[in-house]
Amino acid sequence: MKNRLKVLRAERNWSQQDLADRLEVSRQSVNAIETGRYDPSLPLAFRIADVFGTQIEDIFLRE
Amino acid sequence: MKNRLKVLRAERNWSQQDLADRLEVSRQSVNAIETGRYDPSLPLAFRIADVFGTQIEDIFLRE
DNA sequence: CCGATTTGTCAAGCCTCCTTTACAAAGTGG
DNA sequence: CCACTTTGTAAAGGAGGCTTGACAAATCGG
Repeated sequence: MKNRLKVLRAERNWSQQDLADRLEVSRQSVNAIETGRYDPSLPLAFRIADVFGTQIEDIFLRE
Repeated sequence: MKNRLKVLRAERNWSQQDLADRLEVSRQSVNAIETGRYDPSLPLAFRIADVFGTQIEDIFLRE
């Protein structure tokens, strides 16, 4: 499952740590999701969508 | 995390087994999600949205 | 009322998500 | 060039998602 985290983060000039802080997860989790090592849980996917002010479907892509 | 699975299933007159077959998961998984024992993984949430022809946000509700 | 279907739940086991600690490589700014 | 920040990755452990098999309670249709 691909995602647009890196781009969304870059648009805001946030480090992985910045995003992790906003999501209240570890930096390693952000990195793992961003590099595709695993998908977030559904609750975390909702928090990610919230942080970027968009929908889950606009960040995570079926495929 | 609440969800509208039971209603969506009722609208289509599907049993939990019918839905499980369409999602390619066990009936117990459908039941556990429906009764709120746990949330689906993100990939499964996408499949659920696909089966009902809607968005994840229209099925699963924050809180 | 009876048989069949549907739903709820439990247990054991495996795999995924997320954590902390830790280290190295790569990039950034004086 | 040198310190500092950022990113990638690893290992070990706890919590959660999903499986199969099983059983009982509830509901449905004749």
